[in-house]
Amino acid sequence: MLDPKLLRTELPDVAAKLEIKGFVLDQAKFSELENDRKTWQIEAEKLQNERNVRSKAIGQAKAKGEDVASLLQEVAELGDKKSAADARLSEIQDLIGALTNRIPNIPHESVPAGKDEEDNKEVLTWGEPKQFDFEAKDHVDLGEKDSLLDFEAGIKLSGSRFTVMRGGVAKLHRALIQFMLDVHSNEHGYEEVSVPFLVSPASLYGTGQLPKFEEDSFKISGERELYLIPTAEVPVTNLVRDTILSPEQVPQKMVCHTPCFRSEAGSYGRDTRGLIRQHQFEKVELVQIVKPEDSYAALEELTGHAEAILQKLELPYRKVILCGGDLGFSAAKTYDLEVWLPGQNKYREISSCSNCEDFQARRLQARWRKPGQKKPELVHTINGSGLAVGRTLVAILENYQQADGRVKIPNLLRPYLANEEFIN
RNA sequence: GGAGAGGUGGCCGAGUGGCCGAAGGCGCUCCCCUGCUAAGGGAGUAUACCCUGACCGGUAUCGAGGGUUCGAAUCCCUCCCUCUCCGCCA
Repeated sequence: MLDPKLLRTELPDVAAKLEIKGFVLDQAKFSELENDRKTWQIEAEKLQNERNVRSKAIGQAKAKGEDVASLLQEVAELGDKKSAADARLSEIQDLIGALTNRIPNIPHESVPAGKDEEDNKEVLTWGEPKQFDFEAKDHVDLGEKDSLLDFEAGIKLSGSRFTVMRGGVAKLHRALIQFMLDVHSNEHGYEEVSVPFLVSPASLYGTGQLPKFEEDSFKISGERELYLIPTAEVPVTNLVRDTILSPEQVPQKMVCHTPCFRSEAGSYGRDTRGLIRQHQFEKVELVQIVKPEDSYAALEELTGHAEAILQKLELPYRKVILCGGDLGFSAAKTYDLEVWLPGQNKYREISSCSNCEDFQARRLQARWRKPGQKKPELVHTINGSGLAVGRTLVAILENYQQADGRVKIPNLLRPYLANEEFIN
């Protein structure tokens, strides 16, 4: 959520900045609602005050044993006017709420203009896309051997976009999770946390998935209203919901492995082959809760931590800064890391690292006590994948494939896999 | 599944119709005292919105939403959540 004060006082400026994101803010409608809100709020509060004054007088008169009949009559006359004003006011407030809840975050000034993926700006590339002296297969073909990637079984059990992994690939998948968690917690200073995979609507609202993106998530049936998490960002960032942190509790750096569930509504036909786009995938997520003045440094740091995994696994990648049009709802600035996939002969997203500034914090009511300042201040929240495990697995299969169809295990992963040299 | 208890400010915890935005304690901030890794005294200390140049002032908020009433933290209804005991189960 944006600062309501900012919306009221600098509406044209806010609207201009949101345009970079491809969001059209109906300024006329907003101002009109705001004006209405103001008049009706003043009216409603005035009437309420009149009633309060009289009610108090009744109490005092009764205490003294005086007659209260005339006062009672005065109050009765206020009734209709007041309930009409109240009704109008809450109607307007609902309309304003419905509008502001769906306004995305304002892009940071360093975010390039642009419409979609095509306009994202490359920041750097690392490593060289591998050249093979044979025809490179994609992970689907590589995984077919011994049904290490069993797409048929996934479909049988659950339908499209679900996959079963077996044997060496299942082990590699597990090894990757542990490797990532170890690097981030041991070398990068993150606290490892384990969280629920089902969350309340309040949690999804806090990080911005609700109310605008209801159709993207899986809601479970049952007496309780719960959703499967689309990313660990939701439960982990919500850890600071409704809390005021003391200065020594900031920054917080947390790493968390969870499965992620996405309905992928609206992406029918995209990436239908292979592991790239699944309804269920696993991810190791990095989250930082920081002081506002530190958040852009934290974004660079966190992105570097995600890059470190790719570098340790010796996977070629590039780093892009998302243009306004490609930026997510809650993000002010996002770096995507894209790993090289020989099977597709292109770079594919494997991590997305965002600074949400105080946008999520305002919805979460997550604040900290800034020394020397009376009011608690909203924190800034940073999150990023470190990394998407399924896609990392794809990258390893495709980048480490041999002419004979076998797949080498990256050096640093071998200790996790009984020091084997190849996946089998 | 059965039976109970409860949700109040940064935290703990009083408060069964008006004098309650809310006692008291803890914590925190400032001041005084004390010459020491301690204690004592005093003052202050919720959030949002409206009004004002500012001060003052106003409105709302005691889990959420409705209701009763001139007036609700307090009474009634519905919902949400937490806890305890029993049963069942990993």
